[in-house]
Amino acid sequence: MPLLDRTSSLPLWAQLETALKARLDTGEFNERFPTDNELVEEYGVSRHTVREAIRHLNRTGILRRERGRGTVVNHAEFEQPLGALYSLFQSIEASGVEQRSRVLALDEVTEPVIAANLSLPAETPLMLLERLRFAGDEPLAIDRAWIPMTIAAPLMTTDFEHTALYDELERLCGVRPDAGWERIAPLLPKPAERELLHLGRNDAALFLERMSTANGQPIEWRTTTIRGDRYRFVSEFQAGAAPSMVAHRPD
Amino acid sequence: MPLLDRTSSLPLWAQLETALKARLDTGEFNERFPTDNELVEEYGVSRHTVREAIRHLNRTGILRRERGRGTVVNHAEFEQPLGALYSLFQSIEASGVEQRSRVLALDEVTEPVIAANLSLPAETPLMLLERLRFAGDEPLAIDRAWIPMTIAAPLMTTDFEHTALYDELERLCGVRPDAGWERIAPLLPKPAERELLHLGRNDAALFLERMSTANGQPIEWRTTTIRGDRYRFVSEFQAGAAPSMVAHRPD
DNA sequence: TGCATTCAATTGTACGTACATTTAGGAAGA
DNA sequence: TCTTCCTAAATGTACGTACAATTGAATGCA
Repeated sequence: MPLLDRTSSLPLWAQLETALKARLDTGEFNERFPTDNELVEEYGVSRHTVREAIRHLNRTGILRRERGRGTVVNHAEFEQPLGALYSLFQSIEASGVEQRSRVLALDEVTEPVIAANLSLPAETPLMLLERLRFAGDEPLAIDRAWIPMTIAAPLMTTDFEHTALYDELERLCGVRPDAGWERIAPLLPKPAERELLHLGRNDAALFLERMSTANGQPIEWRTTTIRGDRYRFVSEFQAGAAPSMVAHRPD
Repeated sequence: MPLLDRTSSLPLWAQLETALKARLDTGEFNERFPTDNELVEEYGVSRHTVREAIRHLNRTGILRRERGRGTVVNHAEFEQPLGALYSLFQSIEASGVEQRSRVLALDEVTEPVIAANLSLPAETPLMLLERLRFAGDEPLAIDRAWIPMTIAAPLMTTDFEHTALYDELERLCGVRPDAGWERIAPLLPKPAERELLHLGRNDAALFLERMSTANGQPIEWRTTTIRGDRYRFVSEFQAGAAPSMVAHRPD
C-alpha cells in the first residue's frame, strides 16, 4: 500500500488528490466512493486533509457530496448546470435599455403540457403573456410566460408594454421567483418568428426554457427565443468589465 | 458590531462571505484586503471560518492570496469562475465514455487576433489543437484550443485522441486553468462543420468561446461548436443565495 | 552607505475536537 | 403489515492548536 510521503514538499492533500484521481480513473469508485473516515483510516491523515484533497479533486466536478449519504461519483450527464445564465439574462432584463416590449398576447389559456411541467393538473387555467421585446429599435426576443391563474389573476389588466413581469408579480401577487432552472438550446426560428425578430433565413437564435419557483412552488414556465446575431451571452464577468475581445468565429 | 447571526440557519461563513462581498463592492478593499486575523478579530469567528468564507468568495476569482504578503483584490477584469459552463463541458471531457475524439489538427500557428485576446504580442507562436469530439458514436462538438507555445510545447507530441487537454496540461506543463470566462452564441454551422457534426441544413448549434487563466495568466483560448439537437444545457439558479449547485460542492 | 541577517507578519498545511444536519435503515409498537 | 420513532452513519460547520513557508521591513554590522 503506497501511502503518502510526509517528507515530500508536495502537500499531503495534493498527494492524496493524485492518489484518489488515479483510483477514480480505474473505475474503482464507480459503485461507491469512500467516506471521509475510511480515507482517514486508509491514508493515516486527518479528516481535514481528506476534505482538502476532495475539495481540490472536485474542481472538475467529478464528485458530488451529499450530507447524510456520502460521496458519489458524478457520471456523465448531459443536463448540467450552467449557473450563470440566469443572471446573464437577468441583466438584459434589468438593464434600462430594454424596457420596451410589445404585447402580442395576454390571455387565459389551458396548456396541458405546460401545466404538467409546472406539476399542475392538465386543465389548470394559465395566464399566457407573450411579448416581443426590443433593445433599442431592433427586436431582441420573443418571450412567453405561463403563470397559474390562481396566482396571476391580478395581472390580467396590467399594461406590460412598460412593466417588468417579475416586478408586477411581486407588487400585485406578492410572490417573486426565488429559484428554478433554465435550459438553453440553439434554434433556427420558424418563418413567423423570423419575421418578428427581423432575422434572415440563416440566422440562428437561442431558445431558453425556464421554470421558476417561489418557496418551492412552481409559479412560472417561460420560453424565450433570443436573437443571437447582435448579442452575445457571457457567463459571469465582473461588474463593469465587459469583454472587449474581438470575435473569432468560423466564418 | 454583531454583524453575524449565530442563530441563523445560514452558515457563518456564508454570512461572512456576503458581508465581505458587500464591502468589496463598495471598493473599501481596493487598497488592501484585511488579513485573516483581522477578520477573526472583527467578526469574532475562527480563522477556519474566515478562510472558508474567503474560499467561497474567491469562486469569482476576485481575490488572490499570497503567502507572506496577504490577500489582494484582483483587478484583472476577465478573471471569473469557469464554474457553470466549464463543468458542463468538463463532464463530457471527464466522463470515461465520451473521451473519444478525433484530432483534426495539432500545429504551431500564429493567430494575431487570438494572441491579442490572450494579451500576447500578435506574432506569439500558439499551439492549435483542433478536435472532433464524440459522444458515443455520434459527433458532439468541434473543439479548438489555442495555448501559447511557451506553455504548450511539451504537449506537441501528445496523443489527444484519448487524453483530456486539461489533465495533460497539468501533468506536463504544471498549470491548470483556475479561472476565466466563457460566452455562448447560437450558430448555423457552415457546410464543412455541418458534415463533421452530422448535421442537416436547418440544424443550429451552439458556439462557445472561452478564455482560461491560471494564476491570473491567460493560458488558453478555446472555441467549441456544439451540436444542439441531441443535447440540452440546463442551469439551476437560486435568487439571493449562492447557486444551489455550489451548496453540494465542497469548495 | 551597502549588505546580510533577523524577525514579525501572513498565508499554507495539518493536526485535533465537538456538535449540527441529513439520510438510511432498523426497532418497536399498533 | 404498516407506521412511527430511534439510532448510526455521513457530511457540514465551527472551534481550537501548532508549525512551515514566504515575504517585507527592520536591524545590525562592516
